[in-house]
Amino acid sequence: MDSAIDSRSGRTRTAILTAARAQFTETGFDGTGLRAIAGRAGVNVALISRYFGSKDGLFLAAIGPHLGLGLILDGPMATFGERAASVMEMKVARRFDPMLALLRAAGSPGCTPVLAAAVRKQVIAPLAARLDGSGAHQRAMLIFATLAGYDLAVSLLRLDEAEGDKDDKGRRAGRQARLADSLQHIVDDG
Amino acid sequence: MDSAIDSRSGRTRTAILTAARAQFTETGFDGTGLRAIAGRAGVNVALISRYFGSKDGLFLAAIGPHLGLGLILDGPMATFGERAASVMEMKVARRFDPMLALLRAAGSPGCTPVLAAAVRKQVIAPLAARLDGSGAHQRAMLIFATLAGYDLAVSLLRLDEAEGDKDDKGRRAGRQARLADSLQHIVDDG
DNA sequence: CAATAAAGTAAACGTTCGTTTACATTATTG
DNA sequence: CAATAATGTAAACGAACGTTTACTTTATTG
Repeated sequence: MDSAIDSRSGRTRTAILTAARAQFTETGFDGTGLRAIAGRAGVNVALISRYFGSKDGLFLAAIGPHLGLGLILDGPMATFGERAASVMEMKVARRFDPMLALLRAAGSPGCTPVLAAAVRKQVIAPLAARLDGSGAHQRAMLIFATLAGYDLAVSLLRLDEAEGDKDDKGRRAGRQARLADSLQHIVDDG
Repeated sequence: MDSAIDSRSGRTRTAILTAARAQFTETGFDGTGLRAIAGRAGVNVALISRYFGSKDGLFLAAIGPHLGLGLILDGPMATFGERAASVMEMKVARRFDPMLALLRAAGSPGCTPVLAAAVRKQVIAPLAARLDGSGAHQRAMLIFATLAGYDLAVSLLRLDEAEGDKDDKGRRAGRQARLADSLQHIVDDG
């Protein structure tokens, strides 16, 4: 196949995607220039247009496939809140944070529709399918809202960091427990 | 005073601020050009730089003072959830939505710190002061997160709209009740 | 090995951006 | 009324943007 990662083109394709994920996460869609991505990937700018057609195409290819809930849905829904809150806190210091990338791109008018479609298909639908009781769709949406808002508050705005000092374990554990409880309350309230 | 709204400069200042609020809400910080604001305000572009110094200065002046919870904190905390959820649904079709403007600007690296400071002072602090029990600060943060995430899901991504049809009253009432319950659960769980 | 396709490069394209400058108009004031 | 400040205007600035073009290098294939 021609998309093998060990071919020459495959390697540069992968390098571009990796750099794009990191850069979009750090500086958002509008704040990210193709030259910054190319520099980070050690690649010529023109290759991005060649491989992905446009900046939108690159964004979709880089972020789109990673918006799902991943392993959070694996396991009993009686412990969904704990599991989800744990994942939200684990992803500290990772280079690529899909939720953060979504938050940083959702403000760009061109990105909104494609992001909405991806979230519907990869998050809301599978999550709603696992929820018992009434209003599964709206409860799934509220769960996504809580997770996204939590990432906005903690990772993007850093509202839980006091001035000057770092994030200590006690605070992390506290807010994680609160989040878990809030999520589980939505799951259980069928 | 020189900031009177009926003087000449006061009128153009107000026109610029009004146009900026609408434009920032609709197209975000990066997506908004000063020429679009100037055109909307019926004003020369250079006047924006004169009156507000820079695009950041204009954003702060336009959005900053309106990030607070407003009237939501007026009333007993036993009915906070209902009140907040009601306000979130009421603001449909308004020209200027501060929370939406925040969401659309939070992705821009330059805006993040100033937005964080404003939210801390105008939302988290007064809200935490009204919360009884332990972990007031983190619970206030979680309430803000829930509200912001709800706006992201409903107003920005429009996740609750089925393809092709409009927002009906039943769906609105349903998600509003879910949101109210989720918020009140955080308030009560001291 | 030669021919052909794929992959990479350097430079330029036209546009938009935030901001500044030099100048014209209007209002204020002594 | 004249002088002076305030306000508005038109044009240009340099920089950064996404994208395209013309060309060179590398790999593949008959």
